[in-house]
Amino acid sequence: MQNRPGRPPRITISDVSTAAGVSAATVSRVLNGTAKVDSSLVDRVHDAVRQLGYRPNAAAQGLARGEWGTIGVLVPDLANPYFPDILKAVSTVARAHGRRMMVMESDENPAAEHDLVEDLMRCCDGVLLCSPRMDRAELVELAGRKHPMVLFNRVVPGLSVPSISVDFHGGMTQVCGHVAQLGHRRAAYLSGPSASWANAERIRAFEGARAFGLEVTVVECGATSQAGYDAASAALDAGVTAILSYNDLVAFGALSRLQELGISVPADLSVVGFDDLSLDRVAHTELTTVSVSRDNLGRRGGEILEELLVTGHDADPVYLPMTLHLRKTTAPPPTI
Amino acid sequence: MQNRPGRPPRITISDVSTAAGVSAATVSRVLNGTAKVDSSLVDRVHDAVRQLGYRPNAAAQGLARGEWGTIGVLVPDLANPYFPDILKAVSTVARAHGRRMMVMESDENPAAEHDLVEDLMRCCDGVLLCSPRMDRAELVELAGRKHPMVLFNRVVPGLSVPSISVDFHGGMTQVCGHVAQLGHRRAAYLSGPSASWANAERIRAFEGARAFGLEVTVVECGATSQAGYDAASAALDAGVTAILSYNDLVAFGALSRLQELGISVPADLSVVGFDDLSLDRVAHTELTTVSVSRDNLGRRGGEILEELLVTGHDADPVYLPMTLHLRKTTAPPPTI
DNA sequence: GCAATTTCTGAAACCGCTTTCAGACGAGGT
DNA sequence: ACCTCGTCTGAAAGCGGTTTCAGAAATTGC
Repeated sequence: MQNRPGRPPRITISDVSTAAGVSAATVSRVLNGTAKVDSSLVDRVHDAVRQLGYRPNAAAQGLARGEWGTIGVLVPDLANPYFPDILKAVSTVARAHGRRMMVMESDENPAAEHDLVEDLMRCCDGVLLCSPRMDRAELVELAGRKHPMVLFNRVVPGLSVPSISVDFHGGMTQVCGHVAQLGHRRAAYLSGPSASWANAERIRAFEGARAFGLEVTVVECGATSQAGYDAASAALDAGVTAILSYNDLVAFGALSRLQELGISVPADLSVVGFDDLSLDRVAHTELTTVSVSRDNLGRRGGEILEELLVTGHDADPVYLPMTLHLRKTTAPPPTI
Repeated sequence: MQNRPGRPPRITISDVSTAAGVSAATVSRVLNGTAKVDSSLVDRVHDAVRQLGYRPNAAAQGLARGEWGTIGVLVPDLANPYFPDILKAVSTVARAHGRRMMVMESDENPAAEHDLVEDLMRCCDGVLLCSPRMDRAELVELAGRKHPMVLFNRVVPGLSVPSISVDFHGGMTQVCGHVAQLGHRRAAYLSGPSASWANAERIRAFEGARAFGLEVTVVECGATSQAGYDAASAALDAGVTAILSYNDLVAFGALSRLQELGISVPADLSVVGFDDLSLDRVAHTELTTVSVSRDNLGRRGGEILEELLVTGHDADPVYLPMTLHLRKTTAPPPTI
């Protein structure tokens, strides 16, 4: 913004005001439409702006207005197709309200999150924390900053912060119900990132499943197709007839490994995904999975944050139900 | 930043300075290490900062320093796995130099790009335009703003802007060479977004291929697996023995359709991807494709921008070669 | 022991914009 | 004609930092 050597001189509001023969205040009023200005002056200002190619400096506006016009979003991993879908929706909402979106990624490193959020808070009106992996204490501390903040896919008991989450527990319960009703008694779960609340919620559903005669063994895995591929054999060793997954990527990775092993799905083994990441066209396999509209999710999240910024009021926590999609990778267990 | 009702009062540098019993200038010096300060004062400042929980206001710093500490990146589509990989690398470079990264997405809408870039320029020290779809004139106009800008995967003849691109032409030439040497004479190309320079570069390679006896028919498609799936039949109608694709997603989509049609790959038909998006685990198909390290690409791009910001000098344009990966979806054409 | 430096600190200017405040001006009322 | 009122405009005071500048204090040199 300062004139650096080798860079063209910055055009400021006062350049415009002198060119138009009016005061800077008037230029500001014209550009923001905050007060009625004589139409001849309006024209002169617009002409000067056009001619000089003036663009208001965002930092100066932010400082003067007390708002940056930016919201910040933190995600654990951009490579997970789940998040781009969310980001698109959030960005759309943000732009509709005249704000830009700043994205940061922790790369699944919980230790990195705190600094990133702090940085976001320094330059954003509000922040949206997507599936934060940091521990409860850190989250509480950040919430204590009283900076507008919305929690996305993470519920922290006793912490009163506006939030929107998916009912992962309910989703996985549906999965278990489906599998159990098909007659399965033993299943393996390819577990996601250990610090993930969403993962813990999925796992929590297995307690309820036990009451219905389905025993689920948790197998360490991860969130990628490679992890699913690598963990598939371990899951089989548990002697199960069904494999449940942290997400679709993991499920497809496992399917890939199963095919190599000559295990046919769903005849020999059932496989269930999670999230419905729309990879069926890529994998040409119709995966049984469970999902929620990510577009809706992102939009609602953006709106909650927007409401918080405008009214200062916390919206009620939103908790979205998932839908089960019965497709072609589940069937009754083989009759031995 | 201003104290809004219902929000906690902002803590400013002067709060710190009075608490520590020093001037604001000294606080600034301590925090930025820009000048030697008596160690007792340093301690008092740090104590006050810690106690008050002070964080410098980014907008004020930006205004005073003449730098935002932010770079902006524009991508056409976050859902395309190509870009997250790039963003990760760019972000890493940016943070290593103490800058944050702001991401905007045009959603493959060329008309939206101009405003987005303009917005980025108002709040970023420099911008990285990834595969911009806008036309040449707009790009020239933006370059004329003299705002630090790096072009990524787009070469504009006669426009002197630092840039980094992949040799898509060379990559597709390798693909054609491979296919031609296997004995194919007629192939179809599932074309990407029409406004994409990268797509045009790939197509340009087909002229050279003709000289080697390979005739490539261009079929309108897109950049997604669904598009590939939908366009596959049309490609077959062209009576070809090989299908080349804009990217791997398209190729996998086509493969999915081919399987439905009972066409076996590579026995009946060869299929080649582009980009090596690491979806093999998902698709459990080893796709012949061509690629370049996206991590390296992103990093180099980030470094070029950084150099531009620091020294003001344009780095030489970078042009990275692609590597062919011979896998299992290509073979000689069926001998009729 | 005093002048000449050198070091450190605080006051104040400044970054570019918004917004308050008060003044100028014209219209309307009596 | 004169006064009041409302409307539009410009000067100036912030917003929250950084940086210059000059003065005070501490060194140094002779």
